[in-house]
Amino acid sequence: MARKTKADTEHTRLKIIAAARKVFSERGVGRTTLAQIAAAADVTRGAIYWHFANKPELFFAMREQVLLPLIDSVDENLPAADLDDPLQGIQSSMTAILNILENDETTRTTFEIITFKCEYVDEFLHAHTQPMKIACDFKQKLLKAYDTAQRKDHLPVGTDTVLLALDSYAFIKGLINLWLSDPDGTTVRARAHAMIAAHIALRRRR
Amino acid sequence: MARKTKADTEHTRLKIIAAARKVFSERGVGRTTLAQIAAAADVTRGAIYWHFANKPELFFAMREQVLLPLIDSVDENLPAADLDDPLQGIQSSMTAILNILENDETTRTTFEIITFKCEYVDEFLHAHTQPMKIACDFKQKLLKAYDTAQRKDHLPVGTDTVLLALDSYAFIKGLINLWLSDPDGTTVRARAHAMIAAHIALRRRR
DNA sequence: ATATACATACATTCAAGTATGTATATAATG
DNA sequence: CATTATATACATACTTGAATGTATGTATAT
Repeated sequence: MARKTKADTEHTRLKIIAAARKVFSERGVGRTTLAQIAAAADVTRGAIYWHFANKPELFFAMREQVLLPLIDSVDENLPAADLDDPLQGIQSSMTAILNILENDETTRTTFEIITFKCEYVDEFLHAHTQPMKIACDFKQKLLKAYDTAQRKDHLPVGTDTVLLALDSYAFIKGLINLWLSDPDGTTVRARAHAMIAAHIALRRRR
Repeated sequence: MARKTKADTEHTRLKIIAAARKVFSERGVGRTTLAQIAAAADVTRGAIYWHFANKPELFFAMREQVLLPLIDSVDENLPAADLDDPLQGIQSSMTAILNILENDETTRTTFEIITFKCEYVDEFLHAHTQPMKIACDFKQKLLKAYDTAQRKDHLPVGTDTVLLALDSYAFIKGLINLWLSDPDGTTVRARAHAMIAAHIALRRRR
């Protein structure tokens, strides 16, 4: 083989990432060998080593592909928090995440890998702290929205907004976990949007 | 070496499990080799193969050691749901889990391994479905408690107890996750009990 | 005397990393 | 503009290390 055009090169890079996602999902990150990925991508290990230093780097690249767009979409929906109804903004940002998980198989598979098929030790520890940062940012945005809601008297009197934000933070974390591992889809996936609505309704002042 | 007394035998079995827990925690389950566990337990691989068929079996044994007692302690606390204050029973069962995580290092380490340091594929898929069953049972118990609370008019009017139970289910799932991965312990661990109290207070009728 | 509870030794498999080969797109040059 | 040079984008081949499983050895409790 030989030198390709830039488009060709990028195409094989994407092919490798897609193949990695597939094999990671089937065998887990740790058990996946680069030879298996190469076979699935219809290239040789040489191609993988050309594009990525090793398996962790390939794993990180796979994550970036879905994490960055996801953060954007959350940020797009939360601003409603500054409008009339901050609680609606929180609800929108939560459902936005779910919608992506439902509609985009790439994101869904990647989340399954991140959540259930990767061990967070050594080189992968870093892969754990970064989403922690992202999630922490999200928590801060939740807090800001809840504070706004409190100023607008949308919350019950005497509510601690910090605890409220942490509650919602734990809720989506757990919801995503349950949604991903819902065996038949009838328990959680079918009710996920209703759960979010109920979660928000609980904190709306009556 | 040679044949030991029954107490000796059980002692080495526990030593192996303890060593496995330590190395699993440091290196992750997948990367851990039986030779490393043997070294940590100050035995040879022969001893491990005598007591356990392979690594997955050893992993399962390690889990059983903490999961079974945990289920019991949750069940001990929930019955308060049948008493005057079902919501208090739910709160107690949640704090019971947290207390164990806080006080028992063995359980805590095991949970860290289960949650962050194991890939759920192939032989380990079974290890994933079983806790799902347990958690599902817990969810059902939550629902029963919430139904009781509703009959006693402890909940806001028009509350859907199924969604309420699912919300609490997602909440503890997420809370345990956050609690385990709380980097410095100031964000979640310090507020965990307050979070539970606030979570319950939200659904108490005013 | 025998089964137990290991330790030791061995064979097999397999994955990672690296070094090298090579065809071609692209840049350089006249 | 045609030719040459070079870096690119891989494929192929080789080396090394290591982990698993198993077979066998052996001391001792019963």
